[in-house]
Amino acid sequence: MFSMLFMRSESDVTGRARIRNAALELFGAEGVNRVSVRAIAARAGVSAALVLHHFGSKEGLRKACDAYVVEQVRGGPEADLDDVSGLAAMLEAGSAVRLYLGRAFLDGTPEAAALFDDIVEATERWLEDGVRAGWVHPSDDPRARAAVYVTWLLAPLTFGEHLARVLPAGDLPETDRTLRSSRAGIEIFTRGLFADDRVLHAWDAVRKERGSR
Amino acid sequence: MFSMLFMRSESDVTGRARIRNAALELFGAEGVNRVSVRAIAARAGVSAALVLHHFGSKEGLRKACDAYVVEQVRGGPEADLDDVSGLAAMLEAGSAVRLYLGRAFLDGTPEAAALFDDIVEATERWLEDGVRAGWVHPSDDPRARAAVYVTWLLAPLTFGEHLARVLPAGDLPETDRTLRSSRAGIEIFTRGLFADDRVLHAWDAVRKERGSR
DNA sequence: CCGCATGCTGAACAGATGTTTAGCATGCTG
DNA sequence: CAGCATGCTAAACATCTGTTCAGCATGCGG
Repeated sequence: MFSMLFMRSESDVTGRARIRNAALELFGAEGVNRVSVRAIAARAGVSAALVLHHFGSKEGLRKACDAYVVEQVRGGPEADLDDVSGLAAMLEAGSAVRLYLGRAFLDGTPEAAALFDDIVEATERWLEDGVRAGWVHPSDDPRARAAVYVTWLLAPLTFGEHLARVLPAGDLPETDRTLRSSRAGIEIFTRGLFADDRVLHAWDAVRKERGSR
Repeated sequence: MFSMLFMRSESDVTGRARIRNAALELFGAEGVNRVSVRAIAARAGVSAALVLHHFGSKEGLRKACDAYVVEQVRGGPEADLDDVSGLAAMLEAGSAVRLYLGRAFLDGTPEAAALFDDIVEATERWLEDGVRAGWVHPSDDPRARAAVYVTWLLAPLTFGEHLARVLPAGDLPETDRTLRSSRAGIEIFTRGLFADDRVLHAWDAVRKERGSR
């Protein structure tokens, strides 16, 4: 009775959003199937039944998280397409959203798949513009390059745990850690990695051998 | 003595290994926690109890899979360090092993983490050699570059599902699909992506702004 | 032949999980 | 005030989970 009033006044957010945020954090950190409805409820400071009361089922909660995250990513500065727009917004989003998105791509939810496709599409156009404007090198396979590029932007997101371990940043905040690896990535994008065509030729040799048998 | 060894290897084909292979496929395809012991047993054509009889627990099974996969990846042509060695072996390994490895890196198992660290270490040395030999560009942050490079090699592995959807390969076998995206990656590594330093400078601007506040 | 290890099974168990149900308190509306 | 919707809960439920247990068949060594 009085405890209810107290809890309510303690939270300046509605119950629904509190639950969704708790789910977002836990899903992103642990993965959807490793998190129980009761754990989410406990983190949100409510009962497990209320979670289901609001979202119908755990699957409903997951879809709500998906929708929220996709909205966060898509709802960014849409006109700002001369930058990576969507992805940039994503990387600017909160850590919880970022982690959740990384998991979502791996869990293969339909919403995440659609988002991935859209990002690839936008990236391909963005790279095309760059090629026309002269600040992006042309490619032998623009579509594949765009797709690979997107997976590479996503990679530090899903392998963040390993990057953090391999690139100790002391007590620097997480953003600085991200900056270090992103800087290394941009360096590769700008200068290239291999100084000659040796590896490219080696690849062609493999392709030829495979094609012949 | 001999008979025991013989029988063991024979039973490896029939029993233990059949279970391990079934677990490997299911773990790789679905993720460890989404797969039940009973599902593994069903796929291997045995009872659930036998799975536990052989591996003690589900965790024991997972560790056996980890050990097997790590052995597969590490056991490649070790002397052949002038190539990407470990990673090359991994990419040559069977599809099930590859998928499992991708999951393992995400599930954060200690074995996978150690393997990741080793791969980064070997890659950094390999890139150093390349720089000395002149066929790799020097870097401002060799360690970060090696780490990012490894995550990029791993990315198509974990995002394979999305790549397949975005890069339809008709009825071509999976290896050809892999070849298409790897070719695009090597192209970036060889020619670079950005034709000028614009993005690199933009990054430095961001860093500066962040550092100032 | 006996004994016994080995590979294997069905049945059962304890715990966790998602979900449902019945109901309480509050606050708004007629 | 009565009535009703809302936000919320505890408890029970059914199912699924990993795991254990008692026992069956087979084959080998004594």
